[in-house]
Amino acid sequence: MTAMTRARPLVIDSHRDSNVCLTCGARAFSVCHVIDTADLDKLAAAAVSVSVQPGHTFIQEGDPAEHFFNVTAGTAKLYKLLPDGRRQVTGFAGMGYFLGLAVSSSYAFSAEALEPVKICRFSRAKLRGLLDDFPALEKKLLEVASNELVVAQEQMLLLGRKTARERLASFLIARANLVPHCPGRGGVNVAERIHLPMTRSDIADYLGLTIETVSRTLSKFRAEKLIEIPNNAEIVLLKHDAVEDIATGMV
Amino acid sequence: MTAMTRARPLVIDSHRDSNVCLTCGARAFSVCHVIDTADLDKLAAAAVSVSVQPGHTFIQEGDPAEHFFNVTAGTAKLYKLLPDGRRQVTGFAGMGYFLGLAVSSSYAFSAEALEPVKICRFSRAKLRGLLDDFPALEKKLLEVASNELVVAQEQMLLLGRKTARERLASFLIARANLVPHCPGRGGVNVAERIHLPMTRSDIADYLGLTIETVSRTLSKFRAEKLIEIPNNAEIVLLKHDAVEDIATGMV
DNA sequence: TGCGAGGGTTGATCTGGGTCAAGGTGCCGC
DNA sequence: GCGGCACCTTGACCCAGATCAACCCTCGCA
Repeated sequence: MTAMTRARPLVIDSHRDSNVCLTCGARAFSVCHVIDTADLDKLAAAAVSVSVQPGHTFIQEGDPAEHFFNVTAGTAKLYKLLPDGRRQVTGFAGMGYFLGLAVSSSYAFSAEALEPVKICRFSRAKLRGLLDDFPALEKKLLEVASNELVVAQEQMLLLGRKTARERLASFLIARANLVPHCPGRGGVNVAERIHLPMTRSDIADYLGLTIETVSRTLSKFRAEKLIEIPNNAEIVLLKHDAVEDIATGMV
Repeated sequence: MTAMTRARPLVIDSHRDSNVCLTCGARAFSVCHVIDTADLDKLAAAAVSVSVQPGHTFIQEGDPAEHFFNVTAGTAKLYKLLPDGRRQVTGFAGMGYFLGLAVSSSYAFSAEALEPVKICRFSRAKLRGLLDDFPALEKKLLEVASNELVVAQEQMLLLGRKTARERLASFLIARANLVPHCPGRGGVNVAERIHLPMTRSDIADYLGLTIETVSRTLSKFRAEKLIEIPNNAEIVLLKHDAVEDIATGMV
């Protein structure tokens, strides 16, 4: 299970101008938004912008944890492996996600880009400096970590006690709540389009199931007219509330 | 599944003297140790000492999160419930454990004392004041939260991908590493005595198994001479390394 | 225009751990 | 000392989801 690095997996974007944070579309969704507009140049000076190609692993579990990351575009999967290759996806990191909170000396998980991903990279030292300059950033990180913890506990409940049907329903609801897809979400049974940048295999490894069970369960939901599957990367939630009831174990 | 509160479940200890933190045995294991000895009176002023009887639930999932807690003695189980009563124990909080990091307005889990438990209780407002007075405390909390996150990810791997045998082995190893039991832990196959304040049912709910599977698997380990079970609350690890290999999926 | 590879689906069968059931074991109060 | 209760163990059987296997679909490329 050795690292397979390919040619030009990471591209360090060269534009180190001080406006990079000011114009960053992820700012509103990210820890950076606690930093005052006037101070954004200091933030920009500490960050290195990096592009990652789909399929490339930019964090390797066990490697020395030299950097922290902030995802500004795209989605990555975070995962842990057992020696024989069994995989557990612990989460999906989208725009605004802060990576590397594990304080220990080495990364506790690997991260692989699912789509073209852009990240802001900070060295440990630079981040330490930022935290000293901006106490609000430290508070924000604690808040983020606490919320992560709540999500992790919810996932433990899912992995330890929910049925395959409940797991898939929970996953769909969580994905639907992810981004308030523009307008039109006032009604009860409004159709919602869910984007899935990951494969069935990633979903299976996230939910503690096999790819076949994921596929079968989604087909079942479709047969029950709970969802539509226009293509592999998209699912339309036809009956949000019914699926939510399944997710919470109320059915 | 409604809350069953009994008579005098919580006892607020009256000694509000300023030495309570100075003489606290849990200080060395807890977030408090980042606070200078000279400032301990300020900490003591913010805290209320509470005793909890075994079996009493002192945090109820969903209740407004008005307090933060620090366990100073005993062990509590933390758990989440599904509407039909399925339970997932998300962790065991022993001496030094900081509880309530979930920043949201209501608790994300319940907490129930397994043994007589002593806790320091802080109101949200008081803790906020402490964090403003002692920035080191905030840093420490971030560190604690980050480590919790690593543990949670490890538990997701266990719940999603490990066999019953691997789960029990992981649990025993984690428990053995918990407190460096005094001396005598230099050798490789040194017997280790593990204390288990929780029932088989709690272990099952922690590992995503049933009580029967926990019992059977432990009996199997005993038959294989990996462990001894002198009584229900104690297990002796006869072959630490062999059990560790099972835990990591290397067997 | 065909073909190969990487997903995804579906069916048949198997099995690890769940469920159901019947004791066993300690411990506490009387 | 003994009855009752809470917890634990063990056995027999079952089933949700894993495994094994066949096939499909789409897309890039020669």
